[in-house]
Amino acid sequence: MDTPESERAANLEGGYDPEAIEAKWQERWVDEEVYAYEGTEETDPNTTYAIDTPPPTVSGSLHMGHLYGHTLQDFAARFNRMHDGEVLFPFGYDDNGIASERLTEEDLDIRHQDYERREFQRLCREVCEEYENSFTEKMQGLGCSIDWNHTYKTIEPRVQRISQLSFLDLYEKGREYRKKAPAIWCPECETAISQVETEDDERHSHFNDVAFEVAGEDPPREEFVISTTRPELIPACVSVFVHPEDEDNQDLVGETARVPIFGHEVPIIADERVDMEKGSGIVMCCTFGDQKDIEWYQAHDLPLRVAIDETATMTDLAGDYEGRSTEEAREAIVEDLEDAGYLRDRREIVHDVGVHERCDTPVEYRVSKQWYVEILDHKAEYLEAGAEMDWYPEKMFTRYRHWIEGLEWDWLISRQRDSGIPFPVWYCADCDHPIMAERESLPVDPLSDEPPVDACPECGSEEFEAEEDVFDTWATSSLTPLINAGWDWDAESEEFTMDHPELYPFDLRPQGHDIISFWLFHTIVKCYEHTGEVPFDATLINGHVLDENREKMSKSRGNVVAPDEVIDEYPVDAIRFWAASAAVGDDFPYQEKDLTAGEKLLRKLWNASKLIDNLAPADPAEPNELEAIDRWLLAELDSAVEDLTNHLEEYEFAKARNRLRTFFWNTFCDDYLEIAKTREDSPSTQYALRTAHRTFLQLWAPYLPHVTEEIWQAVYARSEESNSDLESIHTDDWPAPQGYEADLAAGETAMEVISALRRYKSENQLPLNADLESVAVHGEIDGFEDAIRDVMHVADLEVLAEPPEITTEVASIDLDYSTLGPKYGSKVGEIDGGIESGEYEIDDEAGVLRVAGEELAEDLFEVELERSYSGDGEMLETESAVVIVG
RNA sequence: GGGUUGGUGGUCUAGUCUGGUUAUGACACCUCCUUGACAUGGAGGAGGCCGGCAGUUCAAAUCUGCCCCAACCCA
Repeated sequence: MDTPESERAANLEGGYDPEAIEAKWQERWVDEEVYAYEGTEETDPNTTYAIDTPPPTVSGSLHMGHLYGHTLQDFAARFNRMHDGEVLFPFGYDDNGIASERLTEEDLDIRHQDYERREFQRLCREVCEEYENSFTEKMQGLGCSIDWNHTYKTIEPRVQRISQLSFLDLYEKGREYRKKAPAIWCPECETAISQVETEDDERHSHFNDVAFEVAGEDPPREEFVISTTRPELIPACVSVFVHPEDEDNQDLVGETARVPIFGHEVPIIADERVDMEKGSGIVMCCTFGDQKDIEWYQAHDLPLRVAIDETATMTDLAGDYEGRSTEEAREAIVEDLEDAGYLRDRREIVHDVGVHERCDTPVEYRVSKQWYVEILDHKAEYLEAGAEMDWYPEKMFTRYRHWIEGLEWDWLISRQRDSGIPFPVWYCADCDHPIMAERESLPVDPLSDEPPVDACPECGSEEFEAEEDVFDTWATSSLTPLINAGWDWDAESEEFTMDHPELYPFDLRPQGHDIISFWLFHTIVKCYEHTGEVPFDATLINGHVLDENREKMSKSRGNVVAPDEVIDEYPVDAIRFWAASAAVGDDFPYQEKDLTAGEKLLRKLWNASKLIDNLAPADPAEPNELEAIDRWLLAELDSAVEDLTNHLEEYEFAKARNRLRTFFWNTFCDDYLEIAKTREDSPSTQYALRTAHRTFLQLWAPYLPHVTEEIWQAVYARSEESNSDLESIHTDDWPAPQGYEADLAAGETAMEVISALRRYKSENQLPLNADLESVAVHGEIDGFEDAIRDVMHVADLEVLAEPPEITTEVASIDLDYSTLGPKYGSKVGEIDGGIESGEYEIDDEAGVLRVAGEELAEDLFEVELERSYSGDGEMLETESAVVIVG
């Protein structure tokens, strides 16, 4: 009977079969908890690398952004796990908030209004759980080195406790307040929302020119016209504004206007916030049409006329229109204005409307009592905190700075929703004094739990009202560093503690560039206020994956590429190799053909490993002395290791990837392996081969975790035989330079000679293993003669002490412009001209070049000679050698 | 409307901060070749006025200004 693929021991037989092998390792890594974080309080924070990854919103399926973002994080996690020590790569789900409520409503085709609160919450948990399970499965299929024991959901009780602790702490620090003020309101979701939750959307609408009569005994004129896109707000009109420099309309200032149809009278006021360019330059101010109306309401102490309620239904202030939706009222009012002769013009326009990002409903502005976190007074601190972090790429800091500089509102954190984390607050029924829950009893739900006091400390009343609001999503998701570090209140010592203080501040915060302004910002605000520290040493901003035409993927465009489909087609390792191709922070397109480069690399690595396995024993002893060619390879390897380590420490994944690929493919496979084939009996070569191979596997491991693990287990790991715990390559040590010294120049020259001989064979249509009678080389190839002879099948290799008999003539003269320029300035043009026209003289005796009346010293120019060889055989030239093939 | 970032062979990209005359690599294309692993491999080749215009400079993909295009953020 066949052994199931998943249980087959690793070996190098046959071709590489990613489909079976990748699934096998993903399963074992999870089963054997290879990536479990094992640090404790005692662990040195300097050798602990902790990532705080923003938990994905539970809103559906895995997209390319998740794949790309997590792959980048995984590069960092895997490199640091090998290089530094303990790594925490946690995972969370953001299943708390409006997004998950809407998901539930859509999934079950229900409305939250039709359910009792607890019942709806239960449904949310169920729906989210299903989505989370399938998401987890897909994440594990990406092979990320996440510690699956270290996960959280933002709705779980532990996180609820942390959220409520955070609320109480900020309240005690005087950083939170409750205030009745205008706030952005979503009539569909029936909750206040914050500014960052709105976005602009283009909508078709009409501009309506409406006549207002001027009231009073002796008006300067009969009427004036205002333009509005929202006639349904006319009953809410509280004043009319004119710009103070608007000469045409100055006569109106100080007069009173009569609102058409509704008949109430409002003052006409001068204010420089009026946009004179728009319409007639006269505008009405309502409760509330836009943000400017709010500013006017505050600046001029205007009354409130609330004509639209929380469900976008007209109130009794709208008279006959009461009970209609804003849409219906708009049409009806326009008709009635026309009938009454007030409508002067009506034209179609397209304009931007603020809508709620979760449901695309145009938002309203409503006065309501809400909780705020005060942030405007600490802008300088938050800017300073952001500047303390390392930004990768650095330029992304600008976005953060501009965001903070442009802040105009404190952070509204209360939401009138069902499923969320409740505010741990009750209010005195008589005097409205807030009663905070006690820290020990958190999490609490004021709707079902009792307040911690029997009587109001202010007025003695014994009646309390529970706060019904829940926290804004970001009030919780801004706490992820504290959640991951196990932040809590210790009642005995009366201070905040962390289960894992060694993790905080976190080493890395990865995220897309679109959420710098709210998610990252809010996280810094919260953690900074709680701990007085910046929560992250560094932040890594990933770009977006675009479609093959460089356009943003979106459902409406239908150009979304689902990661599942890509993973079905291509090895995860190949996808990872592609993901490493873009500079961090840059958007880049997904093109299927780019994945073939990764596939080819996997095959190359596999095949090279097979060859090495045939050429040398797995663990050869180190010889006393290495031969030149082998020492050369290991010295080059040292330098690659050093470069790679530097790149990875700087999160330069693309640079590291390209450096490693070039060295592995060109230098190692194309050059060294071919030579090694002819030297398999040499203990020196055997040792170098194996050392390089082990090192390559380790260097590739962060990028190609599956194939390197398979080869590692097949060849080097002992866990298979000893039946002990898995000795994964991913928990092995990152290679360090071994200090090999070699004549790198001679090695380079030798490789040039080999290249030249290959080209010679290729051009003469000879097989590469064709024998060459005799070859003479003039150039520094000390110690590499045998290598050249063997790999190129040269019968007789001669190293010439003197250049071969050649006649030379000057082909060109290269000038060293970087020294020539500063020295001769504008004379350079003449010098160039002199050389071009042949009006120059080379004085070999003095070692100078005379041109354009100047004498250029030896180090300023280089004479390129055209060599022609008149002896036997054919001459081949390389950068630093001359080769004669006999 | 304001700001940020980017525009390099057919495609993707390195190089731009720190200016130096031969602009990197991959994919695709063309020609040739069975090196003891890999033909899904190897050796070669063709393909670029570095978005446009002006300026600074002996010298500009690189610095400056303006313009065009795209993405993102903010109005």
